[in-house]
Amino acid sequence: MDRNEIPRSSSPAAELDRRNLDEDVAGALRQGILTGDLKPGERLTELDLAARWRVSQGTIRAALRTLQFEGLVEVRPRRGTFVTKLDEADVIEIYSLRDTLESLASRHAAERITDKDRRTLERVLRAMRSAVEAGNRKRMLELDFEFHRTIVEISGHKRLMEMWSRLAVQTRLFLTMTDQFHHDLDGLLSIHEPLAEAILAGKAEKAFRLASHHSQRDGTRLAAALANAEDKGQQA
Amino acid sequence: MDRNEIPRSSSPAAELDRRNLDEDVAGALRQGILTGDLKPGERLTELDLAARWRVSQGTIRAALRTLQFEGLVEVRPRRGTFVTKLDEADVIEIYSLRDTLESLASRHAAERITDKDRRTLERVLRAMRSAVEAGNRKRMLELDFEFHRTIVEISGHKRLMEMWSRLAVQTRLFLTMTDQFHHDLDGLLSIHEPLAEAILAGKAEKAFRLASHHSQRDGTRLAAALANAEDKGQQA
DNA sequence: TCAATAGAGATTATTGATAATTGAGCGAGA
DNA sequence: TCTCGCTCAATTATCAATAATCTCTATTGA
Repeated sequence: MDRNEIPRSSSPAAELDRRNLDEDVAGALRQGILTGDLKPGERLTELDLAARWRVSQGTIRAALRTLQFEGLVEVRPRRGTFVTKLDEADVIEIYSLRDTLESLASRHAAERITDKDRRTLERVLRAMRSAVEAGNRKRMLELDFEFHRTIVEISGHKRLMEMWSRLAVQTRLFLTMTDQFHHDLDGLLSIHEPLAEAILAGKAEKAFRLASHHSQRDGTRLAAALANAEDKGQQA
Repeated sequence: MDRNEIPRSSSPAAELDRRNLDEDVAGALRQGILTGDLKPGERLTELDLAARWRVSQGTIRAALRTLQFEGLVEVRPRRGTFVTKLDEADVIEIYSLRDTLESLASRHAAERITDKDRRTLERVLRAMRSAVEAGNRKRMLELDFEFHRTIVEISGHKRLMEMWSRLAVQTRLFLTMTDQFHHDLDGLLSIHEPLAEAILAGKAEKAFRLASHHSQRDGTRLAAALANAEDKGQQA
């Protein structure tokens, strides 16, 4: 009843080491939030969490701080820490930023792509095709993230990578909130393929252009879905 | 000899309150880094800082964590915390991102600017003109930041604001490192004025276009300056 | 002379305890 | 009955102490 709420691996604090304890706790908490164990708006009491993971308050605090910067929790001084609750405006913010960052990443990626990178990108693309063929929506969702993460990685832009990652985590958060998946699998592929092609061919400006407004469509759709979910929540 | 190194206000921990202690310490440290009191590469020892500000190690730790996420210090687990040292590649990263974010901000700002915003932006622009007239480079530097911050604020995009702020702080960091100012004051004005005009007129796409590659030029110039400074550093 | 290594000193990581702050609940007075 | 202010329990903020780990130096052996 105590240990039972612990996500992830076996022992609480004993062998989670070989790197910082607070990072492990942050990882576990992140997992908890993204799987929906910890619900948006839920209060996270430091001493409770400390007891649950058999770790001190200070360690929990450091972990929460990490999640704060990732945008997964909100820390209100002397009030407490709460799991972030995203609304429609947040979703629009996130998608507009992702669009912008992914455009920049696509251009840079096209400019500096290597043969090794080409193989990686092509592998992801092949996986997407087979996911579409299999009609596997959940897998396609993962691959969508992986596709873009790959592009950002190829761009070799550290700060861009960092910012994009934060947005990706937040995207996952509201996908969890709304339980949304992609609808039109074929359409999704027909959007990703030309972009990949441009990057593979090193056509920077074309890649940039294709990546702009790439996710915007999803963003507005998902914002609507979220608004819908909020309405339902109010009714319930 | 102890208190003497304390930047900012009067008493160390006594009346710095009415909000979180670690934020105050973070502010003081940030100031120290941006004024060059704490030099890039310098090691920041937690207990030293704790003694200097008469606060505990934990408070210092929280402050350092904040600065870490701002990119002003690098935390290496179990090694220590060091003031960030930017190289040429970092400068290029920062400027390319600022360009991208500022373009997005400009478009959003043009779309949702209000009369109150217009007055604010015009006020900044007037201040820039008089700074140019007076040939005041330092003031012009500040106003350059303020100009862009204003645009980002007008855009009303919280996440964009957050990311932009981080980059602005990092920009200040290497301006401190290299002691660079703007050279061509008139040229600077002739770049900012059309952008302001487009935003004021609500011409979103034009604003977007003008903001793209706005700072790129500065970026490459400053990267070169930094490379130069590095060479000199090696020679010395 | 050089490489490996043991040990000392310094520094971070983690903890448990204490202080300060908040918000809720209760009761008195209008 | 409603509002204001007070007290108390819960929770965060801060501190001081201990444990774990790293770095540097000096010694040893080849």
